[in-house]
Amino acid sequence: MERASTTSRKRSILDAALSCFSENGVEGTTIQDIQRAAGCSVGSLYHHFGSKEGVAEALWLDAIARFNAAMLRALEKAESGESAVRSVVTTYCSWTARHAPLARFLHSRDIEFSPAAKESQKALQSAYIHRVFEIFAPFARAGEVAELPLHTYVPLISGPIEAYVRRWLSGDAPSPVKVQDIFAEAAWNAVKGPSAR
Amino acid sequence: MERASTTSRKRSILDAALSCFSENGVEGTTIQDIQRAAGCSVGSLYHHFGSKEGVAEALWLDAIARFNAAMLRALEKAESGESAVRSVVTTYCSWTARHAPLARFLHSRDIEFSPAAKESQKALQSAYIHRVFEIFAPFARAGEVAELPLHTYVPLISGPIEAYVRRWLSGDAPSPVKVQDIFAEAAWNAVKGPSAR
DNA sequence: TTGTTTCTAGAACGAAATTCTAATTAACTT
DNA sequence: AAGTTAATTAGAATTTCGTTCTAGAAACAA
Repeated sequence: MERASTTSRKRSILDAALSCFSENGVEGTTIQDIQRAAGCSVGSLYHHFGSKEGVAEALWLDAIARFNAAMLRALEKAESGESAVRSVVTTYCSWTARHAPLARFLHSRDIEFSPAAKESQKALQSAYIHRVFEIFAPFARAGEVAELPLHTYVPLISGPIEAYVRRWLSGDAPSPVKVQDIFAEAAWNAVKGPSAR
Repeated sequence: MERASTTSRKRSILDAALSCFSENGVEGTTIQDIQRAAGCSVGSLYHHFGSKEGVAEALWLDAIARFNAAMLRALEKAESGESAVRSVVTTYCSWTARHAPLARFLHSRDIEFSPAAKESQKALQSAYIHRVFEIFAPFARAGEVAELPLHTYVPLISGPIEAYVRRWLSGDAPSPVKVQDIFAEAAWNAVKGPSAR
């Protein structure tokens, strides 16, 4: 297992990296920037993360894990297909608003993942998606949610709010909380099934 | 005005850059790669584009301009709100399929725009959006398209298909032509107005 | 203690972006 | 046509920045 000092050093590097990245983008920040902001040496940074990409990847995986956890916490409370679908949209909005810099980093995705990181990412996402479908399965079986090609659900439900949030993050649209009901409504309309019309 | 030889040299650099970027990503390609592929010198490249970022930005703007032009050509043929909305989705699909490398580059957005490029980009987009709303205005006035907050139309219509295409481009979903009708339907449902229900 | 592993430091290195100066080419005057 | 100017190209020189390397400190186990 990992020393306590190691955990906190890693955390401080990730936090420093996030603040540098938000300031100047990934390309725009140097190892020195991160290292100075975290108050550690170059050697320490490389010892823990291997490369600048490595830092970005770790931050990305960390952010996704946190987002997924928040989403699942919300979804597990849902008692109908409709409330689950609406919850995806509203949780997306509120998480993004509460973690704007992280969300901005996730959206910017100016990262080219190493094969190893791609693996971790796929593993993370497929476990998450699996759990999400588990939650939705009973509502789908009851006909409350429509039967559609597998890969269309996520885009249909989250696509619009994601696109909107991207605009908001780059300063081109007002806060998503003001329009979240419109998007929740649209999401539900897009996937509601025969027994819910 | 620009010399003919200049225009073609720029073009050859942009084409070379696109092929290098698709091959190895933006980070992964060096100035030398581009320069060799384009058959020009370092000096020439810097003379025309100022930096590697500058090349990426120019390519991005060029791609967006081409996409916008294709979309407007399609929209100008539409004779109803419904056909216009559906056309956004299907044109998005077909353009993306026909220009996969460009589309992949546009989606990867591992580019950090310089302030100047951000300006050009905003100018381009706002002229485009302005024209799009001009096309939709008569249908909106007739109540065929619903009245919604200004910034929600584009995400509601294009968000889902964009999200789907992103998955397709990264190899996680089958070709969009197979599902474009589902997304066209959803788009129209999301924005159709009182007189169209 | 003493050996062992993990972690930290920062100088040294090398690759790649960028700058700079000189040469070349095209366009325009007169 | 010769001369003048501006645009373009070339490639060597420089700089910046990511990464590697070696030595030493700190935590831990025996």
